[in-house]
Amino acid sequence: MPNQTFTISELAQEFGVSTRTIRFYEEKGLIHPLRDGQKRLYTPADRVRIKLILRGKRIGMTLQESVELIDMYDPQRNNTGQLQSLINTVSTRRASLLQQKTDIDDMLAGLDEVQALCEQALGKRRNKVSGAKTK
Amino acid sequence: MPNQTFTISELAQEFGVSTRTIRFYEEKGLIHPLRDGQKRLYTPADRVRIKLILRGKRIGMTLQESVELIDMYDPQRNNTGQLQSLINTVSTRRASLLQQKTDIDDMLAGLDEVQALCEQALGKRRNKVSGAKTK
DNA sequence: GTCCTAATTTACGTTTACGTCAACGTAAAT
DNA sequence: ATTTACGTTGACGTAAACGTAAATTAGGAC
Repeated sequence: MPNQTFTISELAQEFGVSTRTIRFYEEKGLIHPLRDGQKRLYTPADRVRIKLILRGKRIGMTLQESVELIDMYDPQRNNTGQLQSLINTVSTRRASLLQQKTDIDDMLAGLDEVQALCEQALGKRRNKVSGAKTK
Repeated sequence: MPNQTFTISELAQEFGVSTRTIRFYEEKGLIHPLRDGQKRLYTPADRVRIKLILRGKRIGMTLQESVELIDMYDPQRNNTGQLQSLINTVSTRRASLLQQKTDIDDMLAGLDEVQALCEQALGKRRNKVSGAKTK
């Protein structure tokens, strides 16, 4: 396995974000790509970090929160006596995530209702016009 | 039903937001409280809207997105030929929510790992007997 | 009446997360 | 040699979602 690297536009393409976004993450100290001259080179580890950051974004976490969460996996962080603090953080985050799941389930239920109403209304219209496939 | 109403600070208190936040929602046209002179009076319906907006916020929706979703329930919206558009919106939103659930489950699994590491580390400290392995 | 509290409007400030030029370097293709 | 494509660093702009301070007003308690 050759030390694979990625260019900025490869990653931008893959994740559907702008190169500006990726450079911005570097500005904020979220990633630290290598350099080939002045060009940035991203390692698979960088790539994963970006992936995790974007995953956090999708559920409404700030960049800082995402990084905080990602850094929990860093073995170096897990050495000192911050373990209890880390456990508390994990516990809080877990509760928040569970709340989010509940919120999402509630919303999905709501969408079901809306969809039912829509299909009902469409059904009425189709009966007036022509037959169509019924789901 | 005694046309119950709420004051701005009652709702702010209940939802743990500032009164500024609630007025801001009005500025943006998200709610339309009644007035008693110059004081705002919120109906139970207003209260529910705020609740739904905050629920949306918790999972990373913008205020506009929340309102858009909430307004899907409005029967008046469901009359014209925008039904197909609405169905598409619902479908998109549903996919996004399912993605979010996946993201959350992934994160929860990650938290499990971190917690396991923590407990392992704490365990080792409590009984410093068995041959500890340092990497 | 006066003081106090809660509420209001107006308006500028702040943070987050980028977008959008501008001006330039580098390297390959034609 | 020039075009084309990709990359770089500033620097300024922007939208969202409020915070915060100032000045004002209305309603009760005493």
